[in-house]
Amino acid sequence: MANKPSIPKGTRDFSPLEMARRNHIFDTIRRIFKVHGFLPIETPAMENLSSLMGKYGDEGDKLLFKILNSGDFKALLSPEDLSQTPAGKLGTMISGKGLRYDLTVPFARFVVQHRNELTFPFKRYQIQPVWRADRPQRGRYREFYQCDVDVIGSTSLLNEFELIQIIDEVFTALGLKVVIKLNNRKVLAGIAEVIGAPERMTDITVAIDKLEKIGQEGVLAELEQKGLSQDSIQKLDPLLLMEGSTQEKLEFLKKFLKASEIGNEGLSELGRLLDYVETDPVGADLEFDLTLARGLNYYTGSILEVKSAEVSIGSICGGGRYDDLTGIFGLEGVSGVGISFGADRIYDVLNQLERFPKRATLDTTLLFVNFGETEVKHIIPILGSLRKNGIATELYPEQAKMKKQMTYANSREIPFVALVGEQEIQDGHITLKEMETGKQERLTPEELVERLSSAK
RNA sequence: GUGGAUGUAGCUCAGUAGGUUAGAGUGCUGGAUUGUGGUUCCAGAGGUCGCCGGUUCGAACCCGGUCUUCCACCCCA
Repeated sequence: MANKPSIPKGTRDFSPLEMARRNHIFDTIRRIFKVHGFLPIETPAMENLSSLMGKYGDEGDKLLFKILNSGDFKALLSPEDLSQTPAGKLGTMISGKGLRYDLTVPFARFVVQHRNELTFPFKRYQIQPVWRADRPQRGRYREFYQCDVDVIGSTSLLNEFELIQIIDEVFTALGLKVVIKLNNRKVLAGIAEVIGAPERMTDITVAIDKLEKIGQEGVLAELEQKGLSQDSIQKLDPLLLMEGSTQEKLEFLKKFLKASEIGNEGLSELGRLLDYVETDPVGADLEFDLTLARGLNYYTGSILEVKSAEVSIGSICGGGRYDDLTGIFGLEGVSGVGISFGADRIYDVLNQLERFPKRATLDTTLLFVNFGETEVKHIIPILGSLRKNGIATELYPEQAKMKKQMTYANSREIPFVALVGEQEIQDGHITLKEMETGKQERLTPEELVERLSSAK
């Protein structure tokens, strides 16, 4: 043992306590996905690199984990390749597979590949880890879980509405206060059009996205640096100063985007979506946020993002509509919309607020003390009947000192201990000790099942 | 990918003008208490001071590199 064992940067082990808490999150999310009629799928951890590359922008390509080809990958490279190709490119030449970066792109691949077996609109959920070669920080890991729900094969805004309801239900169930931010890519496209730079939508939205952080002047400076014309920048300026309620902002944009067909379409979608929400208002704060852009470049319509109202950790859920995603895999004209919950960040938020249910850790209900072979043999059938009745029961595997066995029960937070020694065997009873109060009672095996069924 | 911090017992942390056997609390093991845990008392085990190298008679402490974790940027769940 020369070196202590370790795990790769940005990955984590999970203890039983952490697992109980993580499962609380997954179970809550899964339950709500199910009652909305979504169906589960899973896809492989690795995908062909060709399925992944170019789907997340240049930045995303850099963050993909690539899997080295087996065999003599050196033979794939000529001497010129080795000396002239940049190191980043070289990776893709000796690698044909990569770890998935999100669940949406593999889902699009799945839909195209299985299109004949699926019934559309197809509503699926998927809870699996994804990997990104990012530099780790708080709330940012290299391996983390996403919980995705998507509807594909329907353009109805009812789907967006349902996703908003799901978000609200999940965070209500988890006891978190959140802000849901809403925007529409068509509005952003309209803005780029109106200010005379339709080709620069990405640069413009990325800059606007930083409004809160770097301010109005910062945004304008960044756009100037990116080579946007003075004329366009001047036209954009009033938009950055826009204030007021969601309704007021939409009114303002209506005038601003008057000349843009796509912009109007975006506004209309936003308006209709908000109308749906009004029929059954959500508990969370729902606001229109022009500065919401979202990096993934396949979004084309509604985009949304959820942030904790109590802890600053980045977004804990996000998503949007994508009209062209399956087109990349050869299936045109299928629109989808979906969101992704970041389970690890939700965990961090709940942890920081100490808002996990108290008994999320409780597993074993009853421990039998081990007094020796004779007693053990007498106990074994009783263990069976307790477990058949759904009572989580353990027998201490060693004939250790009483104190040691009691300490075990105590540190495991097992609420009941059963004592069966010589006396108990003789009169057919079990001594049950309730750890919290220290009270003891003598029960028959049937009474024990009865007693613990009501206590668990 | 760029810049900046961090790393001492299982855990939380003390410990520098570089100088004998590196400390505390908590946890762990044993005993007081051979069928009764959480409180108390006593005793004990546990550290190549992240790793590698350098300076020095001598390094936990100074210097360089490396890894980890964290912070800012970038981006994002």
